[in-house]
Amino acid sequence: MTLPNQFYENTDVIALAKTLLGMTLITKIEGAVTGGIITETEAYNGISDKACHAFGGKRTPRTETMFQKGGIAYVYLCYGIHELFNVVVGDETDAKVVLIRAVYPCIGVGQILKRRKQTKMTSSICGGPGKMSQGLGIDRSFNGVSLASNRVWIEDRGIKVPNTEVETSTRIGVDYAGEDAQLPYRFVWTNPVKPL
DNA sequence: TGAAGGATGATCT
DNA sequence: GATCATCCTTCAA
Repeated sequence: MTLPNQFYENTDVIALAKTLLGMTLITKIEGAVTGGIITETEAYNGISDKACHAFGGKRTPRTETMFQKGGIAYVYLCYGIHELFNVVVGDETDAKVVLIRAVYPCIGVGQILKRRKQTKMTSSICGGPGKMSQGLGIDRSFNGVSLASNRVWIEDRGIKVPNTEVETSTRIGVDYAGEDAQLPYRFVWTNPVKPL
């Protein structure tokens, strides 16, 4: 089932990031449906988190998307090249988001491979934020799009992720965030990768 | 109006 | 493992 809006209104972004592991992220672009099981997430804990773009309550044209009610997508460009896909959660004051870092392709795999210009399934086909977005066809036009729309949404397909298979670690590439860079806000599903 | 830097990935050694 | 590609956002004049 598609996750209800209510799901994203939870203000515990840490628990939410962990819960999203095993869920299925799906996009539909020009009729082509692609999706994958979420295997890696990071929590960005809003205005009190130095690693978050909205740290300190900073509102800019870019971060404005985060200052909305949970249940929409926040997509932005990193290093001028890569589109990173986030899920806005909580309410319109806290700017909390969950970064989806990796998925395991399971819907429209052929289309995903085509977008990634690959011919065979590998463990790294969507094994990073930029690659994941490219594989699912996500770009900045998805910024601010509701996850209750028919362009992008997340489904709970009943996949269970045991706690013993979840690895917690520090976030990637946020050294500039000082102490907050040490926070255990990254969640990885360590389930062995099975080639399709 | 300009300059610096970044939540990465591909490629080469 | 090291390097570079590449461009938007942000902040300072």
